[in-house]
Amino acid sequence: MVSNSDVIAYIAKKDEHEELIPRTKVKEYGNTALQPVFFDDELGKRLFYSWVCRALELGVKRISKSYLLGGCSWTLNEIRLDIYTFNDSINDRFIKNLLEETTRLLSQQLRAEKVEKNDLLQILKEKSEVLIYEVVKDNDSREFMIVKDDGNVSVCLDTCVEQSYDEAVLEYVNQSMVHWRGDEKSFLLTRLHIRAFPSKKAKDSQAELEREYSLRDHVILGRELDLFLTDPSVGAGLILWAPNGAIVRKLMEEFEYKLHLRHGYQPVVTPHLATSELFETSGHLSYYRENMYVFDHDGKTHVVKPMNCPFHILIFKRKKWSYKELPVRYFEFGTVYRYERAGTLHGLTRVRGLTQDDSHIFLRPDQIQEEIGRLLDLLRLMYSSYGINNYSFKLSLRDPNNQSKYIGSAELWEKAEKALEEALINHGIPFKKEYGEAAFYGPKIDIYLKDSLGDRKCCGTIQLDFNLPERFNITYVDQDNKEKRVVIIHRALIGSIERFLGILLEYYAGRLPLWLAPVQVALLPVDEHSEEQRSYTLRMREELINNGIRAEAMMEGRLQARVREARKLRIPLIVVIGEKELRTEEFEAQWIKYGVDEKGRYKPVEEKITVRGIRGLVEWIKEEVGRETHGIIK
RNA sequence: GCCGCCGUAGCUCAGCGGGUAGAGCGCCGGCCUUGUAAGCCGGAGGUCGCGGGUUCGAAACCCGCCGGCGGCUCCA
Repeated sequence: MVSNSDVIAYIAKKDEHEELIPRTKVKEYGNTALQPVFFDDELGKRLFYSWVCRALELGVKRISKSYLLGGCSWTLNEIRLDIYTFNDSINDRFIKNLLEETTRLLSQQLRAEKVEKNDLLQILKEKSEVLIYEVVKDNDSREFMIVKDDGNVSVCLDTCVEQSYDEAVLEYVNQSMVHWRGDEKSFLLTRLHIRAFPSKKAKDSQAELEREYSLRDHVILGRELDLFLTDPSVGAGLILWAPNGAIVRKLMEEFEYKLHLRHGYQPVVTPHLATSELFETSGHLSYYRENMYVFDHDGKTHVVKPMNCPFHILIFKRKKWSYKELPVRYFEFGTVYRYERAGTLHGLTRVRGLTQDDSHIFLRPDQIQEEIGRLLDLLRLMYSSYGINNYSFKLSLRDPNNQSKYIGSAELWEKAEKALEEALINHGIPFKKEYGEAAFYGPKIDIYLKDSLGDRKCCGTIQLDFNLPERFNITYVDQDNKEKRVVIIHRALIGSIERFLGILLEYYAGRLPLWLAPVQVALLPVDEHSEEQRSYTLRMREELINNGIRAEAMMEGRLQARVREARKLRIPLIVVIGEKELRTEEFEAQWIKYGVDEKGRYKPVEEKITVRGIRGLVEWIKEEVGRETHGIIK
């Protein structure tokens, strides 16, 4: 692919080896095939940002010898420079000087060099860089790359390639405070958020991308499409669903409900409250209390449910089960409430009241592998109906150094962790292992989706649990007539309607597929004053609605203005009804779908479809909806 | 929860070294034979997030609370 993005470095391929080489040393590799690394590539950003971090750190030291470096990191959009300023506050002049100094350093030919860990620690000690000293000390590497300037040193913990830029653009964004090493009890560092580009051109194309992001912001889209709102008198993180949003939710529920019934699940319905006894048995009150809403009534403590599992377990427990009857799969759109700290809330993607597509599967240990396989298949089917294909898997395991966070024996945990890992491997699914990410009752497979800014958000989750079956003492009768312990799989495929819909809106820039659109068809008479056209439009609307299609007649005002309005509301089908259509009963609908241009920017795809009569339109829509949902919704 | 920023009409925002509110869109009314992304004219609409303080006087300054955004942390 041809890119006009800035070149950061080159990759030289020699035999099997790949080596990163600086632009300035290209000549030394005369005959070797060189592959450029662009700023637009993930690797390019990493190399560039990492180098700018070095220059920033050295820039800080040039301005103030008394500030301590606390490290420099980056996201896809910005660099964060952490410094400890003692009691100083950062003023505008410091920032201006820092950016000038750093820009100057970037234009110089700074050298990177290798040092042994012990030598580096010695240098840092001499320079009194006590924070960086700690970081290096705790790092397992034996060698580090450092950049020196004016007797100061900046340590690179990432891939280090020498660079220089005559036209680099640095921009101050804002500042915030962060705790040293993310520890809330620790002291605060000043974090400067800085954006950096190798050239003005790169900066401009970034600005364009950002316009695109704001276009996809699900909070803004929620307002524009009139889907949901919040109100301080209800409380933060509690969503009010307006009719359009309620329709989308209901569609998601209907779709999943039908899909689950087809896949061997049975519906259950459970209350939102329980006495604390239930959640004491489950262990939630010991391990999850800080997230729970707890209140007293009639001298008894009650809780608003933060999870559905204990309820499903009680339903399962109502009778004795034969080994032949397992697995039993209970399914519920369970609305749960969790106290999430105020600063973490955001739109639909992080809320306090959420509805999970929750299921608990009760099975024999020998059925685990197969069931996880079925779940992974179901997950793929479901996501593809939503048009989502880019998701990744994470295996969340317990923190081996902090066992007190979890219930159950180490033996059970090992068994559970191994079972999940094997299921993923057997299914050929790539995944990442992470320690300390498990639920308190068991390890899990988490499914991550990217939001419009590229941040990963956990949606689906498949959790294996040997612990709650013990706490609730649930068993089945095996072939040998002995009672055996069941295993529970907790799972939510889209996770929660709220978060998933938030991500869906960003993914589609608000242009949901036909089957999910709150209004599917806009009917527009050409002449708002023509009685004939008006009454035909209304009749058409009625007939569509009677066929389960969500149609709206837009009658008032100029046609062009109404077309614009229908487009703004992201209505997928726009049908204009004029004299010609009344005469021929042949309709043309403008079908507008989500699409992207070559740069990944939202660009609707338009198609004209022609149908005979109202019947023809009804059939066309039903067919398309059936196609999108794999025949689940017709 | 912690740190920083922010909160003016339904929406987007202007006004803010103190003298008690403005625009565009939307909404309502009227006019125009109106074929695929904004016709024209008029009108209504605001305890300036809430509570307290300073002041002769606060949307503006100070304090507290609520809510939002960006980080930290946490998570579906």
